[in-house]
Amino acid sequence: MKYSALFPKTERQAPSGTELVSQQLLYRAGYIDQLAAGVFTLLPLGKRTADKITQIIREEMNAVGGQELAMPVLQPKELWSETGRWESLKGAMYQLKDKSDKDIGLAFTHEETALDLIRKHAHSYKDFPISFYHFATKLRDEPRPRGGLIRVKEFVMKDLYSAHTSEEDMNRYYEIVSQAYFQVFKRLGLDVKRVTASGGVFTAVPSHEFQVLSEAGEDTIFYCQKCDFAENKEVASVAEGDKCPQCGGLIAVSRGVEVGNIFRFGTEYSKKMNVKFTDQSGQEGYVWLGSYGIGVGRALGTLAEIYHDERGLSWPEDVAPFKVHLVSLQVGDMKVREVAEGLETKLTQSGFEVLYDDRDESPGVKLADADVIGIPWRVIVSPKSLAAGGVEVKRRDTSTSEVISASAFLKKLSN
RNA sequence: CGGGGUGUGGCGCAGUGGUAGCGCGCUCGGUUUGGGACCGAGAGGCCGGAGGUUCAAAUCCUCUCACCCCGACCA
Repeated sequence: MKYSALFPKTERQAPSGTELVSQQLLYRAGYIDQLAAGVFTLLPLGKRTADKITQIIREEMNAVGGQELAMPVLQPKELWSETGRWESLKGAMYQLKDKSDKDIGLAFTHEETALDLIRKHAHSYKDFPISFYHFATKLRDEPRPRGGLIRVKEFVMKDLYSAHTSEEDMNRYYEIVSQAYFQVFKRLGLDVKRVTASGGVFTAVPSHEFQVLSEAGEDTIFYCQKCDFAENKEVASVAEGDKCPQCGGLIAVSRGVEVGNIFRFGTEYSKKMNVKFTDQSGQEGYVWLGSYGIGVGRALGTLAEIYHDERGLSWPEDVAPFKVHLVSLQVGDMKVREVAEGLETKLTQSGFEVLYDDRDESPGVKLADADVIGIPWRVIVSPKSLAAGGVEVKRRDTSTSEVISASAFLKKLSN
């Protein structure tokens, strides 16, 4: 990809009213654009990054047997009335009428849809357990969106639903997905704590949140400095400075961003929606439901909040929109152009994603743009580097660089 | 929903009653080229919207809309 063709270019200043660094940098580097309060466009760079996040989540959900599907955003009122949530979510859920005066709800979440699928298509204990997920837009009429991508009205969420014939099996799978979540966040480069929380209006059974400790977060987390004990303030049984009930360690407090959550609905909604199966003995039982979410955009914003320095973004390699930022200085120099274009071709052919800044701009502009955009590997081709025997290679997250041959760089990347 | 704040060229801002300006960015010409270059010439704004006061409103008054922050809420 040539940077000269990329839409849009960087901005030198963030709009007034942006408070979080993540929002400022994502805007300045051209990853996001804000359309309204809590409503954002993912620009090409942002979309690429979100796709990297999505793919990691997809692989880990597939690894625990999740099957990807796609459930609708347009949903009839009748479905929501079955669980009573048409009423209870009033004001939070987008509820509108179509032209024939029919009530339509826009996807707030998909438990109802998932259970409807299960009751229509699974009837025997042999059909269970079931695990499926999708990446879908959720719409929530938030009273107060805030913090850039942290709290928004429209966002893509990965939500997985699992259905079981017993509580034990639901609990077993709940822990499996929980482990998969740790794996997802590890791959994303997010250090998370699994935090005990209330089920909210979702369910009375305690749920768990995956929280990244950060001042950008909206939640308050009490956690043990020694072990994995952690509770959300809303259900906390401890306070700052207390002894950890698990290990006796010291309890600390921090703000946190909830990047994922897992719920056990049990049979609560399957009873309301009459979602049953027949067991070995011919007896009917209600289906046990689990539900597991990860917000893609929120994860993106949280990553930006963590991975940056004073010059700009600095992505972990696995989520970066491109692997290599190739910068040519002195584009008028034929040799420079030749080497840069040759390297772009070779890298692309070898399967590495390259952003090639081919513009006729001053070195300062091009290097500063590369800093803001935050791609992990930077390669500079210039008369100077060529005189020194090749191209200058530098990682975004270090200050040291080396001049090596183009082929040596290719080899280095492949390791 | 309560409280606070902000709306003026693409972005950041100045402008307290006399008909709108600065920086950056943008366009053209030239000179430059290893950390956001320089010179010259340009383009671009019914000052969020509506109503009112006044000879005259970006500026004063009323209403309204949007956005941001704190809180409530957070599924």
